[in-house]
Amino acid sequence: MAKTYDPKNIEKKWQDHWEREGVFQAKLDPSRPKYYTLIEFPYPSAEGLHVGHPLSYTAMDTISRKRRLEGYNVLFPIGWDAFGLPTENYAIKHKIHPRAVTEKNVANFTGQLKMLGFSFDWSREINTTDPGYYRWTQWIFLKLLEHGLAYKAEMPVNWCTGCQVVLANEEVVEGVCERCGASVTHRNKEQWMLKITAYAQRLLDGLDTVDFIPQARTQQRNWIGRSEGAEVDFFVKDSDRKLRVFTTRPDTLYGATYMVVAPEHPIIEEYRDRIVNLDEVRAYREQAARKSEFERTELSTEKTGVELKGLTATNPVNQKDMPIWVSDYVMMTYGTGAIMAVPGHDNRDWEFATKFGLPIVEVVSGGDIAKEAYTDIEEGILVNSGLINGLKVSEAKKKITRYLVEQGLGEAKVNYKLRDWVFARQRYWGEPIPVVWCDRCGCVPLPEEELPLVLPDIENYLPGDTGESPLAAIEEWVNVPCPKCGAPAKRETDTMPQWAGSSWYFLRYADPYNAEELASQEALDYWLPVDWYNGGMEHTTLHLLYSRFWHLFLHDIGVVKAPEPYQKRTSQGMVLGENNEKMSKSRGNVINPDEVVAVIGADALRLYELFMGAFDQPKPWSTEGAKGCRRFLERVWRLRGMLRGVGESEDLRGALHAMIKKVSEDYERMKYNTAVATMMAFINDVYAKDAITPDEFRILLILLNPVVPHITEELWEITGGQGHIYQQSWPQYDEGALAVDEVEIAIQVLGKLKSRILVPAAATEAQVRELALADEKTLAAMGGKPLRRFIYIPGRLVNIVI
RNA sequence: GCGAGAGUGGUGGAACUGGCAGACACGCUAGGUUCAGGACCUAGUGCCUUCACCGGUGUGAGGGUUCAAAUCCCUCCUCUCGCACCA
Repeated sequence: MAKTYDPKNIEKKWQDHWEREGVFQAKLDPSRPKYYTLIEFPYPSAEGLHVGHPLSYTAMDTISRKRRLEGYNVLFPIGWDAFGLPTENYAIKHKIHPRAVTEKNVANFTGQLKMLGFSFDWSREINTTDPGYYRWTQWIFLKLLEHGLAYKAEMPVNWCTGCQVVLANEEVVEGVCERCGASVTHRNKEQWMLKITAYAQRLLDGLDTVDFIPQARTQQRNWIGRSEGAEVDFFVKDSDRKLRVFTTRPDTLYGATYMVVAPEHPIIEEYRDRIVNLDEVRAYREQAARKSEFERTELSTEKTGVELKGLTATNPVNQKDMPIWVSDYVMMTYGTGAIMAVPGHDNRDWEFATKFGLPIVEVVSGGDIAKEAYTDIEEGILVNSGLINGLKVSEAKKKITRYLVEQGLGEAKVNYKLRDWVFARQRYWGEPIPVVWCDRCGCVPLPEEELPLVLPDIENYLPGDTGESPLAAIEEWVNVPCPKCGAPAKRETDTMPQWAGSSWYFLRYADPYNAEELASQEALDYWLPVDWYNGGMEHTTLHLLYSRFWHLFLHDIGVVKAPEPYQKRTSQGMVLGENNEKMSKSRGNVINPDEVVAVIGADALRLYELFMGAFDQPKPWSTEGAKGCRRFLERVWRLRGMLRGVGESEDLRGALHAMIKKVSEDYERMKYNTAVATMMAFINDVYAKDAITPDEFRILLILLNPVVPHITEELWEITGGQGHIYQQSWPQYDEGALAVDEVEIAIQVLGKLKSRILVPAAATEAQVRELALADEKTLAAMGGKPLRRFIYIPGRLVNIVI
C-alpha cells in the first residue's frame, strides 16, 4: 500500500510486456470482425515530435484499444513517410547522407512513440524509402503509365527560387514556397503529370458514399470545383480559325463585347504576322511570366492587359465585332484559356472594361450596370438577347445551349478546377521514376521484373541550378541500354514527389513484407477499407485526394475491391503553444513530449492531450493543466485504499452506469474531454464516500484504460484482477440502473429560476403542478397573482406564467 | 472577395433535438498537514450589492421570435483556418 505511483517504471514494464506478448499484433483471421484504424504516418523530421503529434495518435489509440475490448481484430499500424525535401535539405546542410539522416530520425521517432505506449502493431512497420516498399510505388506508376494516366507535358510550372525545384500548385502557399518561403515564379518545363482530372467526377461522387467530416467533404468538393456551362466557338475575322471559350453563363452571350485570352494562349504566335503590336504583346507576356504567383494574386488588384491589334472576333449570335485582348486575369490552365467577356454581368470583366473603356451592354435586367456588374441568376430577366429575350437565366441557359449545339457553334460542357498532378521533383531523395528514354523507342517503361529501380548511392546530391536532378550527373546510372531495342539510352532522372509513397501506404500495411505483390489479395480483402482515418485538415486537398485517386485507379485495375479507401475521416484541431500561437521553433514555444513525460509520465501526457479541450478545435498547451492530469492519476492510484464491499453499491450504481454510457458514447464521438471529465466526477464521488467496491473499481479501470493504459494495467494487476485488462471486455451499462426514484425540478416564474423541488420520478404533470404550487418560495415569487399558464418539461422544469 | 469554424468566468473548456449557464480542470483565496519546498486534504471562487440571507445582472454588440435563447432568425463586430481573377 505504501507503493507510490511511479510512472517511469510502470510504463516501461507494460510496454515491454505488450511487446513481448505481441498483444497488439494484428493477425489475419477471417473468422473475426476486423477494424482498421489509421493515423497519418509521420514524416521523421530532425526535430522529433512535439506535443501536437500525440493528439491524433492518442485519440486513435483510444479507439483502437476500445475496439479490441469490444472484440474486434484491430489493425493499428505505423510507418514512415521518409522521402522528401526537409531530409534532403538537412543532409546537404550537415553533409550527411539522406539515408543516414532518415535512419537517425526514424530511430528517434520510434523511441518517442514507444515511450508513449501506443498500441501500434510494430511488426508491420513500413518505410517509404525502403526499396522493398518503393518497388510497389514504382509498380503503381508503371500501371498508371500503361493506362495512359501518366504523361509528360510542357507546362508552365511553379519554380521555387529557393529550393530550385518545381512545385505542385498545392505547395505554393500565398505565392511563396510552402517549405522554404522563397518566392515562386513560372517556368516552362517538361513534366511528368498524372491525369487525376480524368477521375474528377468520380472523386466528387465518391464523397457521397463515405463518412467524412463535413469540412473535409466541402473542401474536397471546392478543390475539385465542378462547374457546368458551355463551350462556344467565336470566329476570328478573315480566317477559318475558331477561338473557343468556356462559360458558365451562355445566357449572357449577347452581352459579350470583347474577348480575352491568357498570355500563353497559342493564338498569339499563330497570328504573329497579323498582330500589329506584336512587340507590345510579347513584352506583356514576358512580364506576366516573370510575375511571381504572389504578385499575380495578392498585389495585382488592378487589371492589366493589351489588345491584340489586327485580330477581331465575331460574336456568333449577333455577328458583332469583338476586339481580342490578352490579360493575365485569364488562366491558360482553366477552361480553354480564353473567355468571352460580358462586362455587364461579370465583376472581373466589368472592372477590365471600365479600365480600358470597352463597351458594357445589359442583357439581364434587374441591376444597374453603370455602377457594377449585375450577377444575380435568380431574379434577372434576359433583355437585348434575340431569341432568349424575356426568359429567366436558368431557362435562357438551356435554350441558348440547345441552339448553339444545333448550329454547331458549341456544346454543353462541365469543367473542373482540379488540375493534373505534377508528378516530378528535380531532387535526389525520392523514388526514381522507372522509365528509360531511347532515341529510337522514345519513352520505355522498365520491365516489372527489373523493379525496384534502386536509388543509387551518390556523393554529391546538391541540386543543380540547371533545374536538373542530381541523378543526371551519375553517368554510370543514367546510361543504360534501352530495355526494348538495346541501343544506348538514358534513364529518367526526375524523382517522384513526396506525395507518392503516402498515396497507397495504408494498403501495404495489410501485408507489409510481401515480395511478390503489393499485398496479397486475401490480406487486402480482409483489412481494407480503412474503417477510421484521423489526420490533419491540411492534408484534405493533397494527400487525401491523391490517395483516393490512386485507390480508385487500383480498384479499376482489380487490385482492391472497394472504390474508396477510407470509410470514415476525422480531423484533430491544432495544439497551439502556451502563448496561443502556432507551435514553431521560430516562435520558441515548442513543447517536447520527452520533457513532459520525464516530469509527469506518458499516461498523464496522453490524458492531458485528450482533456485539453475539444478534440477538433485548436487549443493552447498548458503545462500547469498537464500537471493537473498527473494529479488526477495520483487520485486514481490512491483508490486502492478505498476498496471495500462487494458487487455494485447502491449509492454509486446510478453514477457508475451513467459513466459507462457517457464514456462509451463520448469516445465514439471523439468527445474525449467530457469522457475524462465524467470519470473525474465519478472519482470525486468515490472520494466523498471514501469507498469503492472491487467490481466498480475494475469497471472504472477498463473505461480509463484506452486513454491511460499503463497505470490501469498496473492497478488491475496489483489489486488482483484476473488476467490483464487487454483481455477483458468493454463494460455494458444497465438501462435500469440509470432510472432514479426522485428528480429535482427547477421552478421558474416568468422564465426566472425561483425554486427547486424534489418530485417522484413517476409523477404526473398534475402531481408536479400541485407540488409546485404548494412550494413556499414559488408562492412568494408569484406574489399572489393568478396563474395564467403552467408549462411542464418532464423531469426538468416548470415555468409558471402569471 | 468566397467558403468553413469560432467568440461563454482570471485561464482551458462544459451545456442533449431551445428547458436550472459555467460540468470537469487550471489558477487564485483561506484553513489543515509537512523540517522547508513540493505534494496532499478541506472549504470558497462569473460579476454587482450584502456581514449574511435576499436581490440584481450575465454567454462578442444590437434587435427579434418564444412561457423560456449560449442555442433559432435578422443586422453588425472580432479571431482562426482553407481557397483565391476558375470565366
